[in-house]
Amino acid sequence: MSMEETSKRRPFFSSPDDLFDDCYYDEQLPEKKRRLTAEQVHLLEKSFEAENKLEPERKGQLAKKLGLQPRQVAVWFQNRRARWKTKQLERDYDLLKSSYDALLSSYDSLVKENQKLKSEVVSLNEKIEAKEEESKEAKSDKKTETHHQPTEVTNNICGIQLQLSNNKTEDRLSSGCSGESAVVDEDGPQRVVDTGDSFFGCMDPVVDAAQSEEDGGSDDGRSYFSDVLVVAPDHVSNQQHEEPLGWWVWS
DNA sequence: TTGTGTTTTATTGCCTCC
DNA sequence: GGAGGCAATAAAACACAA
Repeated sequence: MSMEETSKRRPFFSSPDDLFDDCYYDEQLPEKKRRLTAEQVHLLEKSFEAENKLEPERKGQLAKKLGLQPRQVAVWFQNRRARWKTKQLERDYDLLKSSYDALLSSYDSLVKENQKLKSEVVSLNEKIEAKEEESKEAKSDKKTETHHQPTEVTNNICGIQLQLSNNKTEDRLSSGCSGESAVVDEDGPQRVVDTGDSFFGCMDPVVDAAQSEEDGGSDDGRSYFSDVLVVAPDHVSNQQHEEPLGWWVWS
């Protein structure tokens, strides 16, 4: 090892023995900061590893052993604790960061899953709307047909209504309230007109309501649609709010 | 060689504990 | 009130690229 290398490694203390030489400090301008030797640092590190706090007794022993002022040993421990704390903070940060990254990754996959489910809901709602449209058209056709040639069912319903109001149930029910009936001939067409556009306009409101309840599970899809809307996104829920106008009123 | 960033040693001021 | 710890900071020593 050359002198240059030695001076590079230990610029201030040439050997441990020099540490105890008072002349050394005089020659080396003691007012200047001096770096500790590798041996000194090694011993201090070992001591720090064993216990990072320094009791007065140990401080004195170490100082004597290393040829340093007790104050220097105390300062070294103080600075060493500060460095350890910084490193510990870095370790904690890394740990926290990796934990955060894992959580973020998990969150991202949840967001993607959520988006996928949302698009599925949109797709299903579109299908429902299409079905609803079909159903509407089918009813429209049925209505047109009823206008021109009232079905037997229509006549029966209207007939029952009239029978109830006139207390003449027996003969009417058995005869079936056919298109030949004088009652139907007189009132049937009028009722259809009087009720405006409603196909069930001549029905009792109570029956109507009950019918609506039962129709909940019918194949026109209304009940299903309502059920879906309960959990549907906002833009679909708005449809629910507006839907009845388009559904129940013949346009 | 020099400028610049980093590391190490040391000081200061404040706080807590006994 | 003195001792010791800590945070902030200064300053010297060191490393290194240009």
